Amino acid sequence: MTKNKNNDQVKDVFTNYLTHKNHRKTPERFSILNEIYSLEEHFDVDSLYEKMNKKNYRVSRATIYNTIELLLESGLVRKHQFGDSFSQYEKSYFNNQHDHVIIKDTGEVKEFCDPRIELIKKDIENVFDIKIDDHSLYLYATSNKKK
Amino acid sequence: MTKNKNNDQVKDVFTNYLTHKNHRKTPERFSILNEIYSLEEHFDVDSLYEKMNKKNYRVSRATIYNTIELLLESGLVRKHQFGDSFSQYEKSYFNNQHDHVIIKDTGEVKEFCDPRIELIKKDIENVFDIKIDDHSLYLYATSNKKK
DNA sequence: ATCCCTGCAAACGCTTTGCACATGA
DNA sequence: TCATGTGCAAAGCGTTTGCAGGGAT
Repeated sequence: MTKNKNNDQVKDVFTNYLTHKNHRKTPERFSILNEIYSLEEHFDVDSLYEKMNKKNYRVSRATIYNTIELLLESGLVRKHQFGDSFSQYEKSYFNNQHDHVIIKDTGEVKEFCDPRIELIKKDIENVFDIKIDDHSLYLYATSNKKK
Repeated sequence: MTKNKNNDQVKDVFTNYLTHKNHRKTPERFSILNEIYSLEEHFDVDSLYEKMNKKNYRVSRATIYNTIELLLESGLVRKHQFGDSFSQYEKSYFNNQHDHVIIKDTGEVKEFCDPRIELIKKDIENVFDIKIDDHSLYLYATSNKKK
């Protein structure tokens, strides 16, 4: 129930965005949005493509790239570059801003949230007289376990 | 004077690294090191390639990629992904660890250093029982001037 | 009926790789 | 000598683009 209500709300956000931008409300766009919001982990375009084509929806990579662009612009998806050659994404609505630790030996990605980041951003805004819209912070680590 | 002494020291670091790793001390490797340490700004492989081939040294892109790999491993160069599709690099010896602000409307990159980052890293190490080897932090901003 | 969107495949751009030749050790 | 390094061009690979057909409005 909460889940469905959340999904409705996300869909509304996207619908509003498309309306305001005079973009068409195509079934592909909504099925991509749906699929992304059914995922709990980070994903890349290719795995999303595989996943969608194995099940109900048939979409092209081009349309996925295109739609993700719109989702980024509407704030429904965040983009990450964890250090591989490809981009990864994650849903961002109902999902607090957070940063990532990449455990290099296992490939695992952990999330954390530290208020000091926002303090740093505020200070840097003042130092350089700029407006900081966004940031990306990745910590690269090795686990102590394997020692 | 100080400059030459510094360059010698950098050269020594690289020489020692190559010796320990049983890699050959080729003229190409040292001319690439030299060129990189003569630059004050961030650079990408292609601009380095252009710059070197316009002057004294003739090296291939393959050799530049190969050598930068060694320089990364020996800690003489740092790699950055500012959000473009290509990688940028900078010399790192005699150059404090710092982070970057990317001013999106001008493409300018500013550097800063904030001690709170290290505090965050220490805390996260304890939280997850990991060893953090490295981090990357980019702040994306727009300048207040143009308003 | 428009004209934007989609799917397909080709093009792109940075990076890596394969191979023949050159060279440091 | 001979394994490693270099240069060149081709291949890789994620992403973008061009174009013809299809569907939202």
